Amino acid sequence: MQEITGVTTSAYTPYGDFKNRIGEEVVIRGAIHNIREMSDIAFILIRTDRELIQCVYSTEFSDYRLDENVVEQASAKITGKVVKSETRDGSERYELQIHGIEILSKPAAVPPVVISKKQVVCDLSVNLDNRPVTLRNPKERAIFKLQEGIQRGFREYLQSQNFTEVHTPKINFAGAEGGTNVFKLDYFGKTVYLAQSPQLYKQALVPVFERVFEIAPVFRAEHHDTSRHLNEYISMDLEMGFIDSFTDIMNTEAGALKYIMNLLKTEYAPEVELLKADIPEITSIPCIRFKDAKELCVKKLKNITDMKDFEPEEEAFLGKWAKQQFNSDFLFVTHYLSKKRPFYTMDDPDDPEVTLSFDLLFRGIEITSGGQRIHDYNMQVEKMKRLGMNPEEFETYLMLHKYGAPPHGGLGLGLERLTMHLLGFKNVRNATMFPRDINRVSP
RNA sequence: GGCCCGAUAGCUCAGUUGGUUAGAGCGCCAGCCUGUCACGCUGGAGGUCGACGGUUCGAGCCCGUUUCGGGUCGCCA
Repeated sequence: MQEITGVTTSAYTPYGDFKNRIGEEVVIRGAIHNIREMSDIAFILIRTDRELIQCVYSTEFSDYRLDENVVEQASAKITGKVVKSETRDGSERYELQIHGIEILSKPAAVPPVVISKKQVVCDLSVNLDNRPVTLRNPKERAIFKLQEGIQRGFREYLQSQNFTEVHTPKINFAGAEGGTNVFKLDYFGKTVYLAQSPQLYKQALVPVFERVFEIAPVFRAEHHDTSRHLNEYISMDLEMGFIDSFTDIMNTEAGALKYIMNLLKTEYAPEVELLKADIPEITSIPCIRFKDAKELCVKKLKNITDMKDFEPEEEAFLGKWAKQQFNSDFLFVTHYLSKKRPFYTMDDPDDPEVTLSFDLLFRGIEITSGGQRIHDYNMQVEKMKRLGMNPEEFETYLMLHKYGAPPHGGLGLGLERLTMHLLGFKNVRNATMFPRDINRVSP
């Protein structure tokens, strides 16, 4: 009788390991990525989970004969000897002298777009239409490996700071913030909404776990058809209790970003190299009050009309300013006007016109909004009334305040947008595996 | 949703003033090439020029409608 031991055999040999294994017979599994046939040898590039491994076929040392089964995108198991490559430029590389090839599976058709070159060359819409195939391209896949690194860094850092990872419901009776841009759906005859933010729930969990975070999709039914908007995106959210000041939240974010960038530079070095990603160096992040930032913009830029918020042009200017003044890719802008922030935002006791809130600009583009929340029941009810909201509709939400909540605050970070700006893409969809937008729900 | 631009081979694109059989590169197929690394060389297959209608002796090209795609603008992560 067969027994399951919980141990899987790994056939994968990391490339970096090859220099220590010269002369050894190894087995690798992967897809045939590319075949370059010469007169009596052939180079077969095997695509493993994270890299390309050059394998050399020759009638001199290969038992298998190349036939109609050895084609690109076939799955193969290759045995061979690790040898040093003969490279023209003298660079140190290693390859496999193929002894045996076992074809595990063969494709039924040729890929609709060429994925075996350095880059996938096609329109974004064609790329997205063929996502299951185009993602196989090493450069394309590196984007999402790097994105995994961002999530992983966020998670690992917060875990180290005693945050508890939670998952809040995505099907709700009411929109968390009562907004209009929520998706409605039929739920056994009742109308329910897809979560546009975990706000309500992550705050409710502060008196439970003190510090919580969530990495999960959120849904926005906005009719915007732009290169920056998605109707479903991954939000990295955190909420922390017993804060002395909203700067505690900013410090947590700076710590997380430092950790993330360091993780990318070390454990995601192959992807960073492949994508030529410019990973920012973070020592400390400068802060500026909204009012002061606005004054700077008015002084340096023309035609500033909106005094309550920033135009994209102003954000870009502030990004450059932070780089020049502080050599920082990041800039915190604090104390946004009360009327431009959500109802749960804590007003500054020293100046009720502004809030204990912040945005984080990365290279001149906003990537985070956060701040301290109201924890006092009466204060929250009063602010709701002042904003024309009916507190009775928020009964569940207000249970947090009614039965006692510590001073707390948090933030939200869009994963795809951060990936996009880190890699310098012009369209979020480049940094989204399977984007959902106003025109696309497939694949 | 408003405005601007586009749609030609599987992919990326040329196509002159409206005129015979619509081209290139990549991919694919066949052959050649002692080490390629976006290999190279020779040849071949592959097209309802987005769709519908109109003008014309004649439309890939001009006009109208429509579908799809790209850019841009409120709001935002």
